[in-house]
Amino acid sequence: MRPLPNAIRLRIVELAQLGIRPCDISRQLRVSHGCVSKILARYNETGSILPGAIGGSKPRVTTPTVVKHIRTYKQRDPGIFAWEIRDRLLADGVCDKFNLPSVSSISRILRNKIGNLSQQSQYESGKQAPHPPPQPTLPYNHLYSYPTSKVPTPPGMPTLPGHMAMHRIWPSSHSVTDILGIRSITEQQISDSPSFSSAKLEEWSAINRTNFPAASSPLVNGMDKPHLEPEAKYTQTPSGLPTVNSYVTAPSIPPYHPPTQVSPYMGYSATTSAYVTGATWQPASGSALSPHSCDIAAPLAFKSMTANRDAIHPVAASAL
DNA sequence: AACGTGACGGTTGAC
DNA sequence: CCGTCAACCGTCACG
Repeated sequence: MRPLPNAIRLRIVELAQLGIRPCDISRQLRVSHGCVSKILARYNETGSILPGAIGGSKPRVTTPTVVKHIRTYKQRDPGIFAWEIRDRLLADGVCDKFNLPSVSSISRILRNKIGNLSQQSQYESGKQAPHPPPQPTLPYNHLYSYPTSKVPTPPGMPTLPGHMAMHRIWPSSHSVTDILGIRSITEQQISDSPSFSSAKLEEWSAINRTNFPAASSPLVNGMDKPHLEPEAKYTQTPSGLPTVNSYVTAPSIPPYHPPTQVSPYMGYSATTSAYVTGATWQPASGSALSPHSCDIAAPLAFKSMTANRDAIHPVAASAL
């Protein structure tokens, strides 16, 4: 089971916001009502229409940096308890509460990786400063910090109001694949209102391919580069951070973008919000997107708002 | 009939 | 390269 294409997810939310009953959405889009329910519930809770990250294992919190710090602590105070190390990791900013190893993990590190520390100092020789600057480890578990109710606000990410919740999302790679593989969406039979789904998604796709090698070519909808999809999956830097900065350059940083945020979330958050907010839907080339493009974006970006509900939406017309 | 929810089997990707 | 594991997915069935 692969996640539904984002276009369909978007339409589910969109139709729901237009007052269409979930059962009707289910029938129209040929998606089980359970799925509609789940997507809507998730959207209401998180503001995100995007699927979660599938696959992979939880990134380890006991990174080499953490191990190094633990070793340092142990060397400086051989009698230190694991829980004290844990506190120090937190206090020194080596870890935050989201990637702080458990006491048992620290104990295991002490036992397995560090062992008898009193004789083991070669690791700290030479250039290794006795007091390495507290270099916060990167939020390794960012992939798992997307906004389900299970996971609190990610590190460095303030709790966001509802309409900002999108910024907490780090979607799955396959989501990116879905997004970038918009081709598959446009090939699907969901485009009974092509003025919305295909056009906007193609636009979105094009925008988000901006920095791809062939992006400067008149790439309209990505149809000419279907083979781009494998590479379109986000890649990860050695630090585990996705290299999504290419997305950030989309001419669509939301106006409410937290200005000081520098986190892996932001890279995608721009994209994410672009996906659901009006900003990105603005035709980059000035060409005609469907005139209602912002009607959708607004209620999606500000899900609590019910404005513009009186504006008859072409999708609604096609949906009914 | 509509809808929320948990079980289930499938898919995915890091390790 | 392959298996394991743990995450999510959508569907289904039940209440």
